[in-house]
Amino acid sequence: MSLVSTRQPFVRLFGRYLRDEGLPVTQQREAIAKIVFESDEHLSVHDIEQALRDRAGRVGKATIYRTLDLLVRSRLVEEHDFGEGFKRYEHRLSEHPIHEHLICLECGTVLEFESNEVYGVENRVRREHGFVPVRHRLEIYGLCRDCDEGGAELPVGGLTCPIETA
Amino acid sequence: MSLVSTRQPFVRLFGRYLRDEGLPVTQQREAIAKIVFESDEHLSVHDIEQALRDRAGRVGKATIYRTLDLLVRSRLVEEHDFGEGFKRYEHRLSEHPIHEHLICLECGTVLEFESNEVYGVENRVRREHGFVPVRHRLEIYGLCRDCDEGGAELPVGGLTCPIETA
DNA sequence: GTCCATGCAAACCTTTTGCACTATA
DNA sequence: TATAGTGCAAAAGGTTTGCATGGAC
Repeated sequence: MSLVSTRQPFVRLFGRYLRDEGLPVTQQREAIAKIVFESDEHLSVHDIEQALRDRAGRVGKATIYRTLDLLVRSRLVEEHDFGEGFKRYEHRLSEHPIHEHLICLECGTVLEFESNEVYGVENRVRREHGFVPVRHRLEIYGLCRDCDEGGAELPVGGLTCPIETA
Repeated sequence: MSLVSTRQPFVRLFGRYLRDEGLPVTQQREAIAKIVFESDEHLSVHDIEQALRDRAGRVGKATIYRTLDLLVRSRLVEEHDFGEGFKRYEHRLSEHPIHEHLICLECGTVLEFESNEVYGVENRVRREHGFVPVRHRLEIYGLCRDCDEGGAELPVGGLTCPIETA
């Protein structure tokens, strides 16, 4: 069974959301939803534009942004900002809907992992600070196994020991 | 003792960094460093520009960006992106140099807290994924105590239960 | 037929860059 | 005096918006 048919129900789910909101289900919206749901990557708008050019006809950037906004509102897709200067999008329909990210500073690869520890932190800040957690983001930046074993080194720079020399 | 004199050594620290790098210590660079070190907020470039207008003469935006770049390189200042569409800057000379952020979705306030739990997570990903952590970012979004007690509600929206209805 | 979406281009916002002029060391 | 910084304005890059046209229901 191909990924395409496997993910078909998710595209229909987006259609249901649109109908519930009284919004038209257009070819472009379905095409964009397909791209996002059939990928397990963290897609940039540029990635999506590229994929659309290959499969569906040319779709305007404005439409991509507007549709991504709807996908995020529907809660089927999550928006990420890894500090690259643009956003990335990822559907939330995988087997691990809540996960954190490991970002390699050398090659840019994004790995996913789960962390139950964060729930403990959320409970603690609720108790200690009266803060009611809704969602969180944990990103660890460093070197992925391949880059580390490949001997990659990160430039250090800066003052060696700022506090002590104050 | 005023905050100004208390933080003076930090400005000198930046001067030392500049000299070490063979770069001139200019009035503008000192003025910008002062603003950042004397504040305990998470400042935007706009905030800094505003503060400069009040205290020092007018300083060009380009100079602010270029100086912030130096401050970040010196490791005396940290760059943050809370997904607002622009960056914020915070000095790293407080008593809690490594901390995480609680961001209120209602009023935008940013609170700081410490989490030792994250070090456990870092050790785990090193063991389990061979990923070498360098730095991390943990942000919890939700309602601060004031907004929660003030009866703030966050709009839910979206499909209620996407997975199950697939 | 009524809305709303689309596509294009222009606008917007933050950040970066080029260049003539000025200040540091 | 040599070198690098500053300020201005223009450019760049991602994202948003206005508006005439076209598609969904």
